[in-house]
Amino acid sequence: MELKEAISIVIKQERKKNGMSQEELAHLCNMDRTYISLLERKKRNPTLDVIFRMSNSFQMKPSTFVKMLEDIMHL
Amino acid sequence: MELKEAISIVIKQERKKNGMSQEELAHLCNMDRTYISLLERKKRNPTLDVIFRMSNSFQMKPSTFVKMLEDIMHL
DNA sequence: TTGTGACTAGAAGTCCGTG
DNA sequence: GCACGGACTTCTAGTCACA
Repeated sequence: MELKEAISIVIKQERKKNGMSQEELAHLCNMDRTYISLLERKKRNPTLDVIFRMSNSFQMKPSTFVKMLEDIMHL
Repeated sequence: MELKEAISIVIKQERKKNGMSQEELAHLCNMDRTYISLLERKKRNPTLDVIFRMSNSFQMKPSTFVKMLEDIMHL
């Protein structure tokens, strides 16, 4: 399982859990709407900075976000 | 405290804890020595992928690495 | 052993739009 | 509400010679 795939899964999952559209999430993260789409379609390898902003929007710690990635990747 | 600063601190700290030079760490990470130097001098915002590779070289989980960043940044 | 400038290639990330 | 694309700018990845 690739990192990009795990990221895609976690973003979609958390975004929907919070009942947000891509656009709403983008706004919260101070990002472009199409960039969220790119991440969910596994087209980008985000910087750590992006992970921190996304985690914040999901009201979780970045390490929790990363832990979810590890679980999905079986690390 | 900026993310780049926290990254710099953790890398230096863990590298020295393991008694490694930048060159030795670079070799373990499959990276160039000067790139490690760039990170330690806060000249790059690394991708998550880079964080995963570095954590692996320190024999720690990426989430542990990120947790250290949070602690330093008081998050 | 590390800092640094210079560099290229390509990726990150934005902004416009369409179906 | 989202996938997808083109065009674009900014920045990272990665390397080298040299101080």
